[in-house]
Amino acid sequence: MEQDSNTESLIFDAAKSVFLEKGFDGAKMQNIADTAGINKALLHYYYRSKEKLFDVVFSQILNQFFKKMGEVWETELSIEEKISAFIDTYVDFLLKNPFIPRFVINTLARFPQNAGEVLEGKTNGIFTKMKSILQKIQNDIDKEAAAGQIKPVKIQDLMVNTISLIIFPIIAEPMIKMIFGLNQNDYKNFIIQRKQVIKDLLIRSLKK
Amino acid sequence: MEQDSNTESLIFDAAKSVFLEKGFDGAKMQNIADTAGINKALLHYYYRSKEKLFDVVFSQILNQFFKKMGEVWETELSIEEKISAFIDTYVDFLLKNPFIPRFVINTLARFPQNAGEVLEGKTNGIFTKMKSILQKIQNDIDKEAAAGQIKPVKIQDLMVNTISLIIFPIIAEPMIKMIFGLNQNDYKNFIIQRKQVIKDLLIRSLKK
DNA sequence: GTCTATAACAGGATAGAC
DNA sequence: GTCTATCCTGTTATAGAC
Repeated sequence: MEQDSNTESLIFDAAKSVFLEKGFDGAKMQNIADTAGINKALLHYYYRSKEKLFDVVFSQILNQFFKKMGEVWETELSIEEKISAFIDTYVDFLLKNPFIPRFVINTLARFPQNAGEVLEGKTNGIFTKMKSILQKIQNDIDKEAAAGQIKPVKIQDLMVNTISLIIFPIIAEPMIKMIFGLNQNDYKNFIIQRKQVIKDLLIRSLKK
Repeated sequence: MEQDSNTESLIFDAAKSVFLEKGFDGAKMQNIADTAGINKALLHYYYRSKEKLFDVVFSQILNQFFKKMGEVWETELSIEEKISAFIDTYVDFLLKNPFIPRFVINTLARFPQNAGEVLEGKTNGIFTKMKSILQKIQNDIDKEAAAGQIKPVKIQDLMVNTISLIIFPIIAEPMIKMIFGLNQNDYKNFIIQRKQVIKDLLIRSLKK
C-alpha cells in the first residue's frame, strides 16, 4: 500500500504521515501537499475533500492498529506464552509506529458519531472480529483455570491491563521524558526494558 | 479560582472547558466567547491572543494534574498503603476530570518546544517537585526492601505501571466502550471496579 | 469594560489553462 | 493529470463607539 509511487498513493502516504502527527484539526491540506511534493489542487482531484481524505487514512490506520492487536492470539500457545508474545510484537510495532495509538484514540474521542456501525462498515467489521477474539481468549482462560493452571480472570481486565501497560508509555512519551529527564535514547531503552517488566507483572497476576 | 464571577475568571473557566475538550487546534475563540456568555472582543481585551489564553489555561491544568499526582506520597503510610490510597484518589479525580490527561498529553506532544525550562517556570517548578517526590518514594522502597518487607523495584517502573493502569482507560474511554460494547454506566462501573483490580496487580508485584 | 463592525489572513475548495 | 490563479468561508485580531 505504501510502495506505489503513483500520485494517489503519494498523497495517501503524505496525508497519513501528517494526520498521524497532527490530527484532523492540526493537519493542513497545504502541509500534506508539500509533503507529497505536489499541488494542493491535486489533493481535491483525487480525494474530493479533507474529510474524505481523512476518512480513508483513518480507516486504514484503524485496521492496522486492531489487526496487529488481534494477531498472536489465534495460536496454540498457552495463555502465558500468548501474553508474552503479544507484548513483544506489539511493543515492537508501536516503536515503529509511535503516533498510531494517540491518533486512533484522539480521533475516536473527537468524532464519537463515527462510533459503532459506521466504523464497522469501513473496517470489514473490525469490532466484531475483536469481540470474537476476546471471547476465544476468555474460553482459553476458563479452560486453563478449570485445569488449575492459572487463576481465573476476566478478559476485560486482562486485556485492559495489558494494553494500558503497553500503550500508555508510548502515548505519554513527552511526559515520561520530562518527568524522568530522559533523552530519546534513554526513552527507547526504557520502553524496550519494559517488555520484561510488563511480562513479569502480568504473568505473576495469573499465578494461583 | 473558579468561584469568582468577574469577567476574567468567566473567560478563564470557559476557555478551560473548551480547550480541555477540543485542544488548541480544535478550540475556537467564538466558541469560548459563547460559552462565557460574552463577546469575542472581550477575550482579546483580557488575554491578548489565543496563544496567551491557552498558555494560562494549560499552566493551570498542568499544575492541577501533577499536584494531584504528588499528593498521597508525603504521608507516613507503607508503600503498599500509599499505592492503594493513590489509586483511590487519582481514579476519583479523573472520573471528575476525564479530559485532563488526554489534554495534557496531547499538548505536551503538540508543543515540544515548551518542554523543560519553560514549563518549569510557568508551574513553580513542577517537574523538580515531581523528581524530588519520586526520589523519596525510591528511598522508602529501598528501606522496605532492605527490611525484607517487599521486593525491590525501580520507582520508574512502579510509577509508570501505576499511572498507565489508571490513566489509559480514561484516555481510551471511547475505544473501550466500543470494543467491549459498554454504555456510559457500564463504563463508569468498569473504571470503579478497576480500582481493586489495579491494587491487586500492583501489590502482588511487590510481594517477595 | 463591553459592544458592533470590520480588517487581515488562513485554509478548504473550485475554475480553467495546459 | 497537473498546474496557477482565485473564490469564499471561517477565524483571529483590532478599531472605535458607547
